Amino acid sequence: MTATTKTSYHHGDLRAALLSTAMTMLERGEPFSIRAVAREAGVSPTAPYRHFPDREALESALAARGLRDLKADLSRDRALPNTIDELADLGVGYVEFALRRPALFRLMFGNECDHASEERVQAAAAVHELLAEAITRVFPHSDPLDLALGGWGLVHGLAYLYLDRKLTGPSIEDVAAQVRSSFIAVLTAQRSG
Amino acid sequence: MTATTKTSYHHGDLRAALLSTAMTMLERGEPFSIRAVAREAGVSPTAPYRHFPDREALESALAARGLRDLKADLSRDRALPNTIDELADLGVGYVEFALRRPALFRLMFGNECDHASEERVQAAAAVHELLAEAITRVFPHSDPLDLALGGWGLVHGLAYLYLDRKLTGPSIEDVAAQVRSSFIAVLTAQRSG
DNA sequence: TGTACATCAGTGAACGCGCGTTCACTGATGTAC
DNA sequence: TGTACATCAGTGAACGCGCGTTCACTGATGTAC
Repeated sequence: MTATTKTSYHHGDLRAALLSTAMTMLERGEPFSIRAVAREAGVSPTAPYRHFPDREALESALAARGLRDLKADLSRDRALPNTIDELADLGVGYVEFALRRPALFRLMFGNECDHASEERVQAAAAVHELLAEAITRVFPHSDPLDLALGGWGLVHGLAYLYLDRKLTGPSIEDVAAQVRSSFIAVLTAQRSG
Repeated sequence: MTATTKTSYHHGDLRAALLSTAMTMLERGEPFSIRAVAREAGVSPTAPYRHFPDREALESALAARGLRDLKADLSRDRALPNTIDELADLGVGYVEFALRRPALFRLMFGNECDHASEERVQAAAAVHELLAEAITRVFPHSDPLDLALGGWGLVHGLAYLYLDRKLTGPSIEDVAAQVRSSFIAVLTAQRSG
């Protein structure tokens, strides 16, 4: 039984529909709530409870999706970096993701994880690994943990500062350029200082 | 007319009382709202409107206060740094502030500024200046802007990652040590890499 | 192939919550004479 | 020094809002015979 073009009582695949509806709402920057998502999906406020036990479960599923997207984004058309410049690409990609999808980014990172969502935990771990691997390749002789955390902190902090308007740039390209400069400046500070 | 030990109809200095009540509530991690602050201050839900036009005004006053506290914290017992180690102290101080007063830190940074609050804008600028000055002293030959943003981003990002439990440490001392290591690792990456 | 029935994915009314903000008010304060 | 009065900082009821979640329900689906 295929579920195409059903407008009937039974939806077909409401779970998937809720996730993608929620995703585009986040994309639009609208506040996230179960009721709002249900409304937008054209379904009663309680229908989502057939597919998610509570608000946090839906939120975690979205966060996991976002984390997978981020990882895909950072991997796409990009082998693991070998130089600082290539590593900077990765950093810039991280910040660009945050700026392009701010509400999603906040949902992914801006609250204490639901430890219960295995999906989410795994997706987060995959992102960590990617970042750590990349940094270790470029700086093979440093303490990998220290540098990996530092590098992550650096791009994460810049992302938040732009998101919260503590820093601003005239365009997303300018922001990307600024992030690149700062990233490289910090990682090569010893050389010039 | 002094305003000591007044429990009467007129409060004495409700404005100041609201601010400090709100501050200790943030300290306790309670959610911030005008009503909650009024309740805690023992005053009707509408009393605050005599002193603040709306919720955002109270919030901005608190943020300004927090920013001034942060600056004082970072300056206390600490001359401007001359070495990377001393600069790292500053960075650690920034993260410790965030961990010690998480709700306040989020309120200070975690939303788009109320551009209207001059007090807040000034307090934020003062913090920026302090950080930029410190970095410029330690790395006088680098592009000051790039490095200052990078350094700020680094500690800001680490602060958020710990706040949002993406990173964890067994104790605040361990976190401080980790931040220090990462901070130094990143700023001296060239040397070892 | 047709029918009885269990299952299951939806509905819609209702709950209690806390919020920001308005309004007309009232009680205390301080000032002018 | 005493009184009339304006000012001003509070009160408390009320508004409308959206939220998460529960509950008993009903209509559609798919399966056993």
